[in-house]
Amino acid sequence: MNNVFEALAAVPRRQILAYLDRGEMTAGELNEFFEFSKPALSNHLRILEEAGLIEREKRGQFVYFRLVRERIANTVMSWAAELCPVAGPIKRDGRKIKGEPS
Amino acid sequence: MNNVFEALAAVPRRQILAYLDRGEMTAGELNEFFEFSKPALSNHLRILEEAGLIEREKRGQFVYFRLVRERIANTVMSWAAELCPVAGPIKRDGRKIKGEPS
DNA sequence: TCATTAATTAAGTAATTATTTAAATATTGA
DNA sequence: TCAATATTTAAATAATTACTTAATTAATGA
Repeated sequence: MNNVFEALAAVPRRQILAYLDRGEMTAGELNEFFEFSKPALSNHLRILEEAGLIEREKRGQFVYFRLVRERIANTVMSWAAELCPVAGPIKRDGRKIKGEPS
Repeated sequence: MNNVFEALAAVPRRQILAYLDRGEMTAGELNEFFEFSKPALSNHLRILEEAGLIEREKRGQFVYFRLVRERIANTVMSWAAELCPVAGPIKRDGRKIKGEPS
């Protein structure tokens, strides 16, 4: 719970989740979206994985990452649901949807 | 959006939100729940306020704080909803509900 | 007016987090 | 086997965040 919110606190990590929302991707593919180094990305991925938000699978030379959607539901969603009036449609805060990637 | 997730990344700040879920409270009342100093609390409150998650109202000598629930709905909930399958009841992750306070 | 209480600001420091380059590990295919 | 590619680990440092005590601002009421 705590490391989930810590993991989500960084913009690049929420961007990673948004990219993985499109489907699984290797570290190398993800890396092309970012300016920072591969080790920096590797560290972000580790933090997301330890939070249970993504999982990795090694296939040959590559490591594929993908979202663990239920984890978001079982932590963030249910946390927010406690404090939010459940009634009424959720209005979006601004135009952007799930994060930064176009 | 970004400062919302940053605000939520710290345990004491989520605890503050959980306390304020019971109703508005002064800084002094909130302070009794925590070990750290008043200035530390004051800083957490500022971060939560700047994220739009709480609001303050000065009444006389006291400053009252309260939740801004829609803010959670419009940021955290809607962010999570993008990545979560909306179908099915949300299962809770563990026993605790909205945070740490008993 | 002045002492008291509530809360914030300021200044300094400790602790944590993010990032880099260089080196290491693992897999592939020639 | 060996060179090339993918990724992670290690070590060092930069940047950020959290916390403390002391000082300040603001409101109350004797």
